[in-house]
Amino acid sequence: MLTKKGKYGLKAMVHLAAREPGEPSLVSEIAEANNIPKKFLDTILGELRNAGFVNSKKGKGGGYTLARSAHLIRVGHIIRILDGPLAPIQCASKTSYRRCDDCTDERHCGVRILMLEAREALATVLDNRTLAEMRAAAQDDELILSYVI
Amino acid sequence: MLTKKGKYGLKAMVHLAAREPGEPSLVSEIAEANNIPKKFLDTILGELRNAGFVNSKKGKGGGYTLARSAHLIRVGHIIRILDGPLAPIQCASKTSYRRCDDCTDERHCGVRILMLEAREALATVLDNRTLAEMRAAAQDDELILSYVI
DNA sequence: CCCCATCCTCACGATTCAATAGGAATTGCT
DNA sequence: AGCAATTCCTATTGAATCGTGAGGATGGGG
Ligand code: FES
Ligand code: FES
Repeated sequence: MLTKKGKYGLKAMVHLAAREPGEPSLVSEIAEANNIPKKFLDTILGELRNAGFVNSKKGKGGGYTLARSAHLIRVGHIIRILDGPLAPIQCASKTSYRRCDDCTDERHCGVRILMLEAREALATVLDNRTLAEMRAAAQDDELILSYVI
Repeated sequence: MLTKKGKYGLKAMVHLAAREPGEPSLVSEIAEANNIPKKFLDTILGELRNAGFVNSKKGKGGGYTLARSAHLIRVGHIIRILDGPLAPIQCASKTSYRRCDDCTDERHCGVRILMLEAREALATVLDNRTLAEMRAAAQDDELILSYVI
């Protein structure tokens, strides 16, 4: 599940990607534009900053900007920071693997094999889409149709 | 995330699929073999029974059996019963759609478009794998290698 | 009638999620 | 220096969900 934290974070990143690079956006501005509780977004952007996805500047004229070009930011990375590993189960995660206590033979565990496949499918989508592509898809009407059909 | 409920349920179903059709398995037997808390598995199998995936028989000689052949049971369906919709976010779900309160224009929402894709990828994997295939993959060594590589 | 095993409902502690509160720190402007 | 704007930090709260356990009701087999 994508939590609200992840959802809000993604929306905020899209918002930032829509800006001229270097033009900072205020938290309050992003919050209002996307119907996100301001204080909540505050902490979310803090995490994104600690993770190096955005830069921030305090005081008057401050705000948040993308740390890199939107073409270089993969959506999967953002989600991992905010919501944790993509894999549906820990034993199938590549970035933060952990063994299952209840499974004796991991290599013959049907659940794990299935979830490895699921994780792969998910990662293929999320790690190949960049923030720029995500924003483009949201603006372009034709692209939307191709998804819906 | 696949919860423990989903995981235990899948493991139990695999266990049942390994039986001769018609041979019932006891809850206690499945629980022991897979290191699942018996009482928890009890309720899980109850839900699977209400959903029509397994049949049950009380009393001596009773237990659980698959309601249909393992070839006809899709893994995605089991997960949906136990853990809810596959889609990472409600507005991207086909089986239990719900609108997002905070998004004004759903058709131009980048998050939703992305998650539609993610849901599709996940469903392609989980709705095409049957219980029988899952069990086979767990037994067969060669198949495992092809996944790992 | 007596086992046996499923069935049902409730209840609990722990964890996570979503949001809020309150203020400290930093920057720009005058 | 002083003020206003804005990020930054930490803690707390309330609600929901998760994982599990207790106790007993129900019903079939012999
Ligand atoms: S090893 Fe993780 S589910 Fe079996
Ligand atoms: S419509 Fe659901 S995330 Fe925007």
